[in-house]
Amino acid sequence: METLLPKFDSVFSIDCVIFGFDDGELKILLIERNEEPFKDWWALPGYIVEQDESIDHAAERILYELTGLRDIYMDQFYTFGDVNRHPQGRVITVAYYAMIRLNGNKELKPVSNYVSKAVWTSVNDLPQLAFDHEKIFTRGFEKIRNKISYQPIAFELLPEKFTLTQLQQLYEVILNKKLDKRNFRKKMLNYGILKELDEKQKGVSYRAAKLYKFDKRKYSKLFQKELTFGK
Amino acid sequence: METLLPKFDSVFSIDCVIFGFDDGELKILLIERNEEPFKDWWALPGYIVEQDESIDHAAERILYELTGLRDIYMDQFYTFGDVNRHPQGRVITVAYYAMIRLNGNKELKPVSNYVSKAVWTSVNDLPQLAFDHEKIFTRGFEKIRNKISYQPIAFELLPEKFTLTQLQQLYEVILNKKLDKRNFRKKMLNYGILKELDEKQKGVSYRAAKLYKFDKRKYSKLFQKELTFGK
DNA sequence: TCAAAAGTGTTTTACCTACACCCATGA
DNA sequence: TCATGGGTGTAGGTAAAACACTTTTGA
Repeated sequence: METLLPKFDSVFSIDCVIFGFDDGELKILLIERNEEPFKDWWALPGYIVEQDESIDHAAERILYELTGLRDIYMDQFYTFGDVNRHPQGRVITVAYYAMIRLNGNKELKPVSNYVSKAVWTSVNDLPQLAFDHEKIFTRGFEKIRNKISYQPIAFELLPEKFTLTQLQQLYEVILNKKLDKRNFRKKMLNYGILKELDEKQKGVSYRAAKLYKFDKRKYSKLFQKELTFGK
Repeated sequence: METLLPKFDSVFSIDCVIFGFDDGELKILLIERNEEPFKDWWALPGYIVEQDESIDHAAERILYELTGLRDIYMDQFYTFGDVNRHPQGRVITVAYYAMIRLNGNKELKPVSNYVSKAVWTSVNDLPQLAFDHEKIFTRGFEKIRNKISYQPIAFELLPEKFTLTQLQQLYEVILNKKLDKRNFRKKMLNYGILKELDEKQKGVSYRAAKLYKFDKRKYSKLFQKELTFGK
């Protein structure tokens, strides 16, 4: 390698579309920006990547700093690079998504003061977003809708113990259509990745439903097979 | 927006994994670099994006300059951002893929002199590549292998008129397994996206096969439906 | 006892898989 | 006439889709 070559310096960012499920609603994480540009606007959690960190690592760090959420595994889904997407110049952004379990602990505590707060917002009720974040959200939503059609990833959004009806509702919210109860149950149970528990739902004023757990071991066994075409 | 904010400047690149099918072999486009770093190495066609062009446009331009191929529609599939992937600093790269029809005109004429030549190389016989291009190629290959399993995109690689056997061979090469002839034909014809022609193969020393054309109209009709889960 | 959701089966249809032989053609 | 690939059908299994009523429970 030559030593005479110029050194390149780069500015690019990460944005995160983090899905959660609560109250029968699909939500995403939004932050209120406390910095120009777009100060006081709502936005997806996102920030500039450091020069010496991998983008996957940056995604985790940034999400933590902006929301207090730690150790969230995210997948990259698209890179947005319109010329004018950022008012300060050419800043492309690599978008990540994740689906997480709210687990009751919904209080979000931003560590950094780039943001004034972080909140869960229903995907049906999003405010206007900074930059091209609406476009990023839309594409992220498409991504999980598509993915859930061939991989049962919905468990990541549910509490550890859940009823089949809750699981079905989640599918219905993501796919935006009604599913048949009997067929849905048959299919899900057939996958063999649900463990039926001895427990039942509590605190409901109607017949309590059985609780289920997601069986990670069987899930990985099932989905390490490649998708196949034909024989 | 503030005017006091610093202006960002950015360096990032595009790399292309361009698939072609010829001689029963799946090939990709490689260039020989004529510039440091990695001068005289083989690499995927790729270059630095200009400050004032969208990344999609950059992909097309770069491919044209490096190979002479024009108007190739490409899809982004992943962004590679390891800290040390580029010797001159932090340069992330957005990777694109495309599948194209060789159509006999295999002569590639690079426009730019960043490259000394461009050639089609069998995916089974790749030389060592510059940067992290092997990783990029591998992921691109996975991408089309995966995609072909649920969308019949293989036509893009074949000549306009093709035999079912050619189509099957292509699937076999991409999926890296043998398929059953009867089942393959049944399935393909069932899709209803092939138009049977009145022509037959010529110049073979055995029974000539019927030629087919890909029916774009029916294809779009078929695949504008979303992938669905359940009812 | 009523309201609300839980839970449950069958039939039809479509598609996948496995599998082997005769046919047409040019050399 | 022979070598080479072209072309074809059937049976069995699995999964998807359509469809409606009874059961349990707490209020």
